[in-house]
Amino acid sequence: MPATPGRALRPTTKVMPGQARVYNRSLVLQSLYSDGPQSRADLARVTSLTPVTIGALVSELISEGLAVELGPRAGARVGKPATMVGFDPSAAHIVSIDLSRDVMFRGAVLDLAGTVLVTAEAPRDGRLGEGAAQVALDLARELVEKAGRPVLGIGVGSPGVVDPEGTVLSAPNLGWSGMPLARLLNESLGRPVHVANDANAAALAEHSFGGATRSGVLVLTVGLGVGAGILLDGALVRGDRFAAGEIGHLIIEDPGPPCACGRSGCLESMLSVPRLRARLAELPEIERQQAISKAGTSLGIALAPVISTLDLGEVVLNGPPDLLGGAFLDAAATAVRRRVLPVVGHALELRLSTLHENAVLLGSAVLVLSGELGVS
Amino acid sequence: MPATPGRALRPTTKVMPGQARVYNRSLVLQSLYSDGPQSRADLARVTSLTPVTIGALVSELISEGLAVELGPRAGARVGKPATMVGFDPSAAHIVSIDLSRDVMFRGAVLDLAGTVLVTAEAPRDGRLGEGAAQVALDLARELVEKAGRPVLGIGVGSPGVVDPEGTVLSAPNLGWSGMPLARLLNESLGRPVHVANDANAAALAEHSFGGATRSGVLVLTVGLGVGAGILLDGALVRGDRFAAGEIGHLIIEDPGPPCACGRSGCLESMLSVPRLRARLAELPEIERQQAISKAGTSLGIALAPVISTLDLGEVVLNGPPDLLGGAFLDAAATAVRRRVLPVVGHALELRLSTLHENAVLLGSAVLVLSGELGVS
DNA sequence: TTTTTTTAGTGAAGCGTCTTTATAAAACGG
DNA sequence: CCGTTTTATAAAGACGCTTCACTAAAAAAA
Repeated sequence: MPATPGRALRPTTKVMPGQARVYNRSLVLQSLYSDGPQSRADLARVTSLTPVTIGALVSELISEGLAVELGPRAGARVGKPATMVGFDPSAAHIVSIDLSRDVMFRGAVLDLAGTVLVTAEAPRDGRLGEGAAQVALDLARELVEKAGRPVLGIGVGSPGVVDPEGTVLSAPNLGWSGMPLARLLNESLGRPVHVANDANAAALAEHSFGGATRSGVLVLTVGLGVGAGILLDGALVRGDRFAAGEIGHLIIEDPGPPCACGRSGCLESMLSVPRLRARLAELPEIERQQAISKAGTSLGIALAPVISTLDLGEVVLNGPPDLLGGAFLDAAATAVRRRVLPVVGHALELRLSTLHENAVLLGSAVLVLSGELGVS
Repeated sequence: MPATPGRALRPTTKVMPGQARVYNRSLVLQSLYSDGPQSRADLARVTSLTPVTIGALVSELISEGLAVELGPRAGARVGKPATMVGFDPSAAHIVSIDLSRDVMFRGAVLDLAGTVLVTAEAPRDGRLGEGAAQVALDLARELVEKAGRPVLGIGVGSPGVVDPEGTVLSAPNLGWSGMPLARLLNESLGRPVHVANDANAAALAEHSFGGATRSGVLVLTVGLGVGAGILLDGALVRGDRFAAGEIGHLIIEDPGPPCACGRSGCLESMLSVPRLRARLAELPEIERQQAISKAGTSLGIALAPVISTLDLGEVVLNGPPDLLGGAFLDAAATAVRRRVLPVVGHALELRLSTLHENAVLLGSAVLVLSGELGVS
């Protein structure tokens, strides 16, 4: 017998025995959420639960306000007309906070369908540590007060390494090291709080709102820093030290340009928006396209092993389209396709995000939706 | 955050009250399997089920022969003496088949603890397609007959891309394309059959028998080809086209040595055992160490993005120790640590496998153990 | 028009599995 | 020798799903 004391019992199967009801409930809710209004009979077919069970679950959801009856189905069919049931996106609101920008924290109130209803900003004014946390807290409080419905929860996308309990283990930009952000917000605001890394949140947003449908998706966020989020079968990869996706300081050129991290040739030192813009500004017009292509190729070379190893189906870039679109994207795609197995390269979709700067806000909302309702 | 089900509903994981029982049963079995003999009260504590439930589950397991009572606990304590219950590795046998070697298919009979009891080989004699499948089938049949206990199932590690139903979608070496291997063996032998890619099987073996305990593990198998298996939280990454880990033909040098795949600079063209040995043979003694180091560095450069992106905790190399140990391993480790985030590089364990050529056989057995009993 | 078929939805009874509560057994400690 | 602690099982109850039986309403067929 493999004597491996202390190895945890399989945590992968999230479905616990007593949780069967909860699971089935979220199965129904998920179907209403992503497939739109359906009759109870439709739900029974798609979930392969019995009509009786569906009836009970739906009336529970209706009594909570999460679902509503929408009247008879349009278009005539044989048999008793079905009563359509739909998800009600206005049942509650979500407060979302994006801490990934340097000078301004951004926040929003969203409905359950991810529609942004209210936005707000709060200048950080260079504050670090507790001070920065206070800015985030005040912004969250302001938005909770502005929400016109019960607040389902508060989602936060933070730079740095975030553990599953919502403690920011390390975020140098904000002067945070072991900052218990989720606990802080929860104790002050009395609402469920979910915190994740900003790039990971952006990846969730692509899955739920950006049309990323493959089972293996990598989302690369390029801004002040460079970060990634990986979704396998819709679930975020967390990593051994919760640092999955922290590839900004992966070295891809040796030797390369120096980086703030103390080393050189980091992905961030070559691709981050300020660094890339600065480099381009130094060049004459005609050499810029080439420099952009070169950067794209570097990225492609770095991503190829990841795409190949995980057999990813989709790679999404989120950042300024004027930098990442066109030549950059083409060069990256070419570099990847030259390097990976043809069958993988052919099927791979490599594209820009359509969510732009809302990705982190939307992703933070997904944290709440999936944490509180089991929906995404 | 919560590992949420993907956008699509997954009717496969439908949870009925009856499934809860199965889950709890495997929870108990898993604990007995990996943590060793315990009393019913111990099991109740570790699984957080009630003593009553444990009592019922344990007597079910005992009646099936999977568990046995081992008498009172050694060493006196307060209270009624506990009766120890243990997993019985000899309750059944497993037939394992390794198709990864070129000239010989290897097979074995193992007990449930992974102890190899009988081995057998079957020469393929260059047969391809149906012929090769027939060799595998005959080998499996021979081993099923040699098993001294009921055969729990048949596990197969095959080169190429294998889908979850056990169909080998593509294995050029064996002339297979869409070969329904699991169905074939199941129909002929009447036992449950589980098929997986050979490198993926080797990764499972490292997890269950090789002491790989981190939540993120990559196992690189270097032999005639080069392949990988990635385990996240104990579960294999499958990939969008079931091709996860197929990194043999990832291009890491451009230009590089030509490869059988038609391109050049593939990982396999540089690292596969025959190619590496051939290259070394051409060199004078003094240059060999350097060539080995160079190969290790190339591997490290290719793996660094993967390790960084997934925040892996452990990388295991399986292959000839005379090639992969020493300079190769050191060079790979150095190359990786130079490139990834220091916090990731420090914690990373990069080592050789201790399972050697049994990895695929053991991993195929794990397929059966986890598929049939839910233990690993 | 009337009857049959098809689809939608709900109530009642039953079954499996977990939990709670109660009880018995066996060891230690004062 | 009697309370305390720990182990284990038995009996009763709760929960949630399924099956079976039924009503409801509309199209299709006779």
